[in-house]
Amino acid sequence: MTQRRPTSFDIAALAGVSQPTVSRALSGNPSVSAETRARVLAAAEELHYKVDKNASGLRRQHSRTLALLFFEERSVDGALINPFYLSMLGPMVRKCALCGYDLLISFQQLSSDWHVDYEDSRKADGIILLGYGDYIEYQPLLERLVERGTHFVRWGSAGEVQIGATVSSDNEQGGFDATEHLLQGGRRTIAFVGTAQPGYPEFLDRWRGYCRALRASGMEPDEQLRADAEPSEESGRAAVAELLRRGVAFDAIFAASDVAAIGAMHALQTLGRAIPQEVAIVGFDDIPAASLSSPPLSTVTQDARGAGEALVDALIEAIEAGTAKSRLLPVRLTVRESSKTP
Amino acid sequence: MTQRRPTSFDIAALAGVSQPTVSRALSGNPSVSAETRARVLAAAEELHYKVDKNASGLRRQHSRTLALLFFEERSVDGALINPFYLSMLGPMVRKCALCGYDLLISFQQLSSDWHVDYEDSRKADGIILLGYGDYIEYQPLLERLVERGTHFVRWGSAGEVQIGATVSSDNEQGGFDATEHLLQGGRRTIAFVGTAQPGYPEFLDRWRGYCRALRASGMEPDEQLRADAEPSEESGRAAVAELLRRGVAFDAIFAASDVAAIGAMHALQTLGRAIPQEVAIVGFDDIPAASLSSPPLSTVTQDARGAGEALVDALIEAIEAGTAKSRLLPVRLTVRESSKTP
DNA sequence: CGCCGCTATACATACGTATTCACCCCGATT
DNA sequence: AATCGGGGTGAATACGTATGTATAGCGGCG
Repeated sequence: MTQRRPTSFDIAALAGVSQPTVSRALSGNPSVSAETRARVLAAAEELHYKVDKNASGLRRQHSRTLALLFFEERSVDGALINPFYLSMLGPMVRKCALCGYDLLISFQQLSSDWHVDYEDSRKADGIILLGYGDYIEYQPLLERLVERGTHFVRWGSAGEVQIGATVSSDNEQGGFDATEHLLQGGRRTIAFVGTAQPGYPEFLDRWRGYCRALRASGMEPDEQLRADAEPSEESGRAAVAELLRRGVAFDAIFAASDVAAIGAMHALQTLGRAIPQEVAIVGFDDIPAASLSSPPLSTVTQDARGAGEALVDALIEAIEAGTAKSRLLPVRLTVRESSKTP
Repeated sequence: MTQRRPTSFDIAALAGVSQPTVSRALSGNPSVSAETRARVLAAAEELHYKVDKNASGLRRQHSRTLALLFFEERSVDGALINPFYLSMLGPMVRKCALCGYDLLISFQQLSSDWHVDYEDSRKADGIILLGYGDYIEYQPLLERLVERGTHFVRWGSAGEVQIGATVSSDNEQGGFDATEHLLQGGRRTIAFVGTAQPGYPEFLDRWRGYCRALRASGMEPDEQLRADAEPSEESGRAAVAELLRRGVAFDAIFAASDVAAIGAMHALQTLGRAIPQEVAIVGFDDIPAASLSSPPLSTVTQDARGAGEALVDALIEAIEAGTAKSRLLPVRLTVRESSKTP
């Protein structure tokens, strides 16, 4: 067990070449002859040799590692990372591996300038920023990142802060599609559950799509039909209660988040309103619970795989090309029972 | 932007000391006087200096990084990482940060001996293995890990394979608690939904706890009341169908996983069986959807935070002390509507 | 026949840190 | 008074790799 780990010199000795040749052979340098390369590869295989990433990184001045940073100030105990981020995790890791990068993971919470540590200390070549919504309060942080030349990409609505490359779902189109689907099902008074306030920029885009769909059908959005709700079950319930309190009639709900939609659904069911017969519901996100609810929830599905891969792509582009463009990902309407036409 | 990153020599020059002194001051070496240390710290702060982890790791021969490895051969597209693992993620990251380690994340899928790369290439000092269930097929892999002196810890039932330190929930006790709760609610014919076959060792422990609770009440488990089900909604539905086909009467179900429990619930509701009046249900895992189902699902809650921290603790212990003991974590019964006494 | 150009390899070195050893200064001991 | 000891610091070095530069072999051309 005390046996020393093999180095490129050991491989060189075994293959009968010099250390630099080993390095070149393993990194695919074309100036190494095929025969020599084969000998080196065989020797490396035999000794279970793996390039020491510390030494390699030191020499090359980069780590071929990406850092993933969650901003989640809302969830103190941390159990509640946005499930959509979690579903991007797998695709991100795979994409990284495919591109020859590793993925380091972290939270913005412990120390206030934790985020810069990764690139400053060369642990990572760039950072993926994942935060639910409001980047406005983080703007100074982003500026510091730019100032230091740190490569980064972020997820979310590009609308608010124009700094760095952004990857996001086409929330506006999703809102449009969901609303149009309800309209095509014959619904005429469609409530919007979800705040249009800053802090949730995605929600604002979804609201805009909702408005556009209404207008495309010759209707005007009615402020009375909009009930504020954060992405939580209770908030969805409360929004329904608020709508009822106002006394406005509605035959459909478009909720800007699935959890609020499920809360709204529960509130309606408690009151004996049939779903989808009396009220049709469409959510947004397609969380796992959406297909498990009864009735199963229609929703706007975000492309988690595409999102994860796009983030990694964009960051690698930023690192290797120096700059990256933002990306807008298409969403897909998933129709289930909760919005079926009566 | 082209400015070179500061090195310990720059700090040394600014603080009027030598480079070794900078290194000592920053690593808390007591042989540096308090006054010198303060000067060095101030200089480091001023230049935004951060220790280069590549160089540091190269010199010290370790990386202070832990690798997290998911084994998920079942989910080909990867969107479906066990949600419980995902909920451990936050706590693990935080615990790592607290202990001065970083966390690297990966999947076992791409290349068959990917796993060993991390320690072989010094990217990580140890590995956390996360796989749903069956380690038997991975036994050769674990042996290779031991053989090479790689430090690792794994999550799951320690029962099957006795190799390396294991962290797991007390599944047997959870099964006991859930069953006892149903018995105390006056239920007498309690079905078990979830396979007791190898491949899901956790399920086997939950089954054992179920049996122990029955026997403690003077009853004997009835094989007719056990329906195989994997952790999936369809599988839960199918299990109920199977029970009905057999014609056995039951007034409660203990499901070894929440998703199967929700599937069973849906199947019963479709048939018009009232929950919990006619059939009480308890699941296992406490996934987010459990509290969102209607009625909300009673379940056995696993301690995600404790689990994540225990895994990190155990691995660091293995790395720094050379060996680590296994840990068994308590579970907690969470009673919701689905198992209320009529 | 000598020189040129090309290919394949070896030699030398730098990356930034942590550590071993030597050193110096100063107060205390013999 | 000379030496000893220890706290604090500096000089030198090694970690393992990647790369710029030099060198050996070798065929072709004038």
